[in-house]
Amino acid sequence: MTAHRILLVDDDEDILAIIKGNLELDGYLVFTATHGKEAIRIFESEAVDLIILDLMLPDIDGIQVCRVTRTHSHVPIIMLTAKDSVSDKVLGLESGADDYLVKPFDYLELAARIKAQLRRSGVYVSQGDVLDVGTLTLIPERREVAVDGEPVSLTKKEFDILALLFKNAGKVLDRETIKAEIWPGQKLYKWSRALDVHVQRLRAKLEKNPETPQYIQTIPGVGYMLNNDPSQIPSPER
Amino acid sequence: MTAHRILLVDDDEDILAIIKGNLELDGYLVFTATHGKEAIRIFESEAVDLIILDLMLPDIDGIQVCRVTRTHSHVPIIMLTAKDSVSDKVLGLESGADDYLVKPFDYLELAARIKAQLRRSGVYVSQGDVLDVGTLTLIPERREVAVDGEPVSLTKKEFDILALLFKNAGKVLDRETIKAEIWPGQKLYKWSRALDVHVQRLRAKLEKNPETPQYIQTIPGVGYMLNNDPSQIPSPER
DNA sequence: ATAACAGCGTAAACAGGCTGTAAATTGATG
DNA sequence: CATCAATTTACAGCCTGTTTACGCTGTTAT
Repeated sequence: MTAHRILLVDDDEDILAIIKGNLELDGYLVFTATHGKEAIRIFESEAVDLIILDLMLPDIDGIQVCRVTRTHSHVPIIMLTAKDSVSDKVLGLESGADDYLVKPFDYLELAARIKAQLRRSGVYVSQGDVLDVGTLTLIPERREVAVDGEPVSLTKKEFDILALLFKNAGKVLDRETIKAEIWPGQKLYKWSRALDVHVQRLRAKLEKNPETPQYIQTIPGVGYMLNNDPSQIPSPER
Repeated sequence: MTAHRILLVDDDEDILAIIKGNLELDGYLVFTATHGKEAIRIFESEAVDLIILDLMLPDIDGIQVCRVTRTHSHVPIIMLTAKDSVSDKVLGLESGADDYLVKPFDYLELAARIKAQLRRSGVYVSQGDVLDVGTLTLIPERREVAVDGEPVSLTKKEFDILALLFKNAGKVLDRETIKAEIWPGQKLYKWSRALDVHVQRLRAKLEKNPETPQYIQTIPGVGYMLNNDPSQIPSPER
């Protein structure tokens, strides 16, 4: 039962502080941003469960932020609009928002919509699951990983990559797929070796003998696979 | 191991045929439509897993089709747009498409996006599909091959060729088709013997008597075929 | 404010083996 | 026997993944 992660975006620092305080009282983990770019940065670096987004932002339009996030993820988004303008509502919903709220609004109403969206997005049901592969354990909601019961501290990128491999354990994931999932805004160019480096750092932390990987197997010319086969065939290919 | 069902909508019959052929080679079950109404009819009568939708259609706009389907289900939709127009992109994503592709596009790119969408939509969890031909076993998602239960290590090209033959077991594939699938970028000379060499290496690894192939049969003047007929075993012909 | 540090992507060097080509050989066909 | 297609062998290039080091950025500590 760990806290849900909420990204709160509004240009008004006072409102930001008030809502953030209330959300934290309700047990949420809150990230805040006052600018659109800042919001996108946080969205890309933190695994948030829900976004509360003001329509009016200093730099980038809230709708633009909405579109960017929607391109690669289905995180529920609640739009905040300054006035009761129909065009704003329509615009907000069309751009991919799941719900909208007209300012000024009651916090209780926001709290209700948050719960509704979280329940609808299925974050609730994904609670309590622990993934195991051999002596590896991964707890998605806590973003924790343990090998042989010993917790290992991973960076965000490392965890994201490992989690992706975990979710597809036993299946080969090709490089392009992995890169598309881990770097949504195609911040990487095609021939980047960033993925390889991260995998190498992962192996250094997880594998007993990093030179003969037991878990993360490389499939030459294709990609990587997390081996969940008990028979432990060391070289399925090559 | 039931094939995924794809609805392909484009007004250009030639493009339709080409993409359909490629999709079927990849093991998909393809429905095609050239008009919007036709697409909606098929969508309502067939349980499709994914829709590939051209933006420009003779009767109804692709976006309209998109909206209609979206009101009934959450089938992933990949939009095809004629030119790299920003407004088209935005329009496509706003109307509820999950991804878009700008024509002309490489088939490999489309294939990658299809897999990504299917995986994201959760349909791709057909964990248990294992292909068998005689004593040969092929697990696509693990890229593993076993003969008589003994795992055999194949290189990427070898596996790709064998997988293609597997997916079309019992059917003759002519050289040009195989080469088009395995070497998409026209990287090979038309008179290259690379395919023959790879087939030879495959036989060396798979067949008990490589000189009398039991599995990979050559059809002189045409191409190759993976024999799935148990009755036709190495019989001294003539 | 400056320094130290962690996280991350890039660049370059390196090794190994995959892979296509060329050429010789066999086989099929008429 | 002539001819064309397919098989087989050998080999060099280069592609691919690994590894190390470095620079950049943002954050925390001094």
